[in-house]
Amino acid sequence: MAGHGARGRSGGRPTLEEVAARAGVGRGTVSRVINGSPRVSDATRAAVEAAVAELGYVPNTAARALAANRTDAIALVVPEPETRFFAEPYFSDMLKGVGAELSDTEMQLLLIFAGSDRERQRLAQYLAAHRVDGVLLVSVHADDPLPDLLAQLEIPAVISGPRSATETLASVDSDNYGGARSAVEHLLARGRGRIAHITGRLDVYGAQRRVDGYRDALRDAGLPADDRLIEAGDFTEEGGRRAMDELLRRCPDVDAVFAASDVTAAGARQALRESGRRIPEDVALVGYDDSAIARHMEPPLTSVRQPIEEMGRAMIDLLLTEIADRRPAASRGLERHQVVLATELVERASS
Amino acid sequence: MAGHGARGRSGGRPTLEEVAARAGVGRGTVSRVINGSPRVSDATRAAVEAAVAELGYVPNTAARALAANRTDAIALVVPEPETRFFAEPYFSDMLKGVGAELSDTEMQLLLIFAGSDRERQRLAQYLAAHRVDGVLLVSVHADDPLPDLLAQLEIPAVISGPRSATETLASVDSDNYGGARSAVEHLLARGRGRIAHITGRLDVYGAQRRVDGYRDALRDAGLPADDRLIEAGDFTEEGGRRAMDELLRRCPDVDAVFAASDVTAAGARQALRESGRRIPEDVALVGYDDSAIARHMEPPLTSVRQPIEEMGRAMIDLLLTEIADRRPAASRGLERHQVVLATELVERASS
DNA sequence: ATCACTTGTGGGAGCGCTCCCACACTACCT
DNA sequence: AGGTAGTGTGGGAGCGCTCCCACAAGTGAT
Repeated sequence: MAGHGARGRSGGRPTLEEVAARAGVGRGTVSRVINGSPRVSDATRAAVEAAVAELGYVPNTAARALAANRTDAIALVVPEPETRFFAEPYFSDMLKGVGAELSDTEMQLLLIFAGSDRERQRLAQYLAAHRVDGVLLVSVHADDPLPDLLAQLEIPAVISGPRSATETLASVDSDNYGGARSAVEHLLARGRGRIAHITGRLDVYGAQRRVDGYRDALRDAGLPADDRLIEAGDFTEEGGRRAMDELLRRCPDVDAVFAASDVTAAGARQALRESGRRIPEDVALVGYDDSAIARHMEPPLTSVRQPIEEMGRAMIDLLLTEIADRRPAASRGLERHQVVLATELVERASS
Repeated sequence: MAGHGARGRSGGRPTLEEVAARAGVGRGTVSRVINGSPRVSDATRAAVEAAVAELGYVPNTAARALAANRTDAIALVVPEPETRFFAEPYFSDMLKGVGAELSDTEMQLLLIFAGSDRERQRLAQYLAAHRVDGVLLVSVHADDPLPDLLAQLEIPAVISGPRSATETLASVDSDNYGGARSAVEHLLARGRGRIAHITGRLDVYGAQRRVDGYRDALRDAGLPADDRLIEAGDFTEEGGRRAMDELLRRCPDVDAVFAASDVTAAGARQALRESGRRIPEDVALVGYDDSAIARHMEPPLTSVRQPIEEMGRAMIDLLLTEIADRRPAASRGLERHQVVLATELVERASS
């Protein structure tokens, strides 16, 4: 005890043992109180809590992580360069939902960008070191090796958009197919007959589903299939502009455009303006995401709203369950680990 | 030993001990190799490295943190709501510089928002638990208690803008005074005589220094001091607009405006437009930050460039030094821990 | 030959927790 | 009276490292 004060006081963090001594109980009992075990009498609990308060005890995370083999941290991995992250409201909205859902948890959120090869290298190291209990993966492309790495390392993970219809990882997604259908049906109801579609990156499954929804809506309305009305974009503004230019060249008679994202729609809008077309008089425009861009566009953009914050929340729920069960959901049989949330068409002046 | 394989293999991470056995050396030697100690013979080092590669050994961070009492992580703390973080290019540029400088380090970067009281609470807990080796603090207001908390916990920290001329924490800043002077001198050289200033939040020291620079430049040019030409803003677009309205009402004869940020200038621009003034013919406009906004404004905005990425790098350098020295820089005497970087005026069409 | 260093190495102790077994008690049945 | 649970508690063992002391072997001066 004598030497203890001398050493311990610099940076002086009290330990479990010291709290136990103060409260007149054993180390195990303090641990139980800290971790909310029910197997502690009320009197003992109160005594321990008092000691904790008096000493200003804060558990040592490293010791806990070592002994319990968990980190109480999860990572939100963005397989994109940071610039895209900041440019697209999708990510920040997602982060908001995730943060909200996590705020009444002890869990710590880490934001990790893995855009460059170098960053990916670091990430792989990071995951191999098991520095997080679980991973949230957003915006993954079809050929991304990250999900498989995660599976191999047996790290619980939830993906924001499944890579395919047969995704093995737990996933949360919005109803891309239904959302696209509702957009097209809306345009049809407005009397448009030459409806074009600017797609997202087609190596993203959700973008493909939007194409499917677009196609089926037209088919069900009895309109002939015309692939010249479909042009590939990449979710960026520049891509939307380029695609629109191409569409106008190929089919000057288009009277409506369904763009796979609001940012894409913004690009298309520019191209339409430059060609002298008015929105919505000459060409109606519908976007996807219902982000801030849609509200501030001139004219305000009709858009398919995805409940992105809610998706973030759902991802956390799934992930925490997986972590609690201590193994990837996929290996637990055929329970429901593919969550799909409904979309909603928000009508504005552009259509 | 018998039970070891059975248990250890699920999730099977090799330990130092196993690497040592494989390489035919002691535990200490492997540790030395892993940590790059020079006190290892070349032959031994090679043997250990081979064993590490064969076993796919990755150090256990928790064990290391516990034994060495460090975490190899630092936090970038943003005492603002996330929305401002995403809205202002300042932060993302800073993050870029920080990330770049950190990428050849073992250090992990954590991004922590502390906008709400709740988030601040969490942050305090987090810091008390010493879950990071150091902290980068950006955009701190004069009355923020965070710096003092950091000092009290003896956590190395670097602040992006000093809170006052007598800042005790290590800090990195751009030359706000000189930057402001150069902006005003530029406007004077262009023949403007009624130069107004829309300030930033005046509880931010840097904003005050910009006011000082503005004042001194006018005084040195022999112009009379006129405080009606100064209106307080808050770095936001809305604030800039409101301040400009007020200025126009008070001094309809202004022929130039120096705004404390590009975002503020964007707000001022709107107000000027609405009052029928042309930029730069009627009123010249200069911003601060030289962010993307400045380049894309119509007309493109003359702006004072701060080397934000470089500032991020400098902050990391200072912080890593502090951490290596194992105590806050302020307590180490009067060395140079206040870094000030030069600004540069970027001239565009708005002035 | 002896002493003094230097260099490379092995391994004990200990970081602060969690997990779990052991044990004392207290009930409540036979 | 003797079981048989259940409840609350203490503390040993061990998580995988780092730190540091001890020591062997080599090198050169005395």
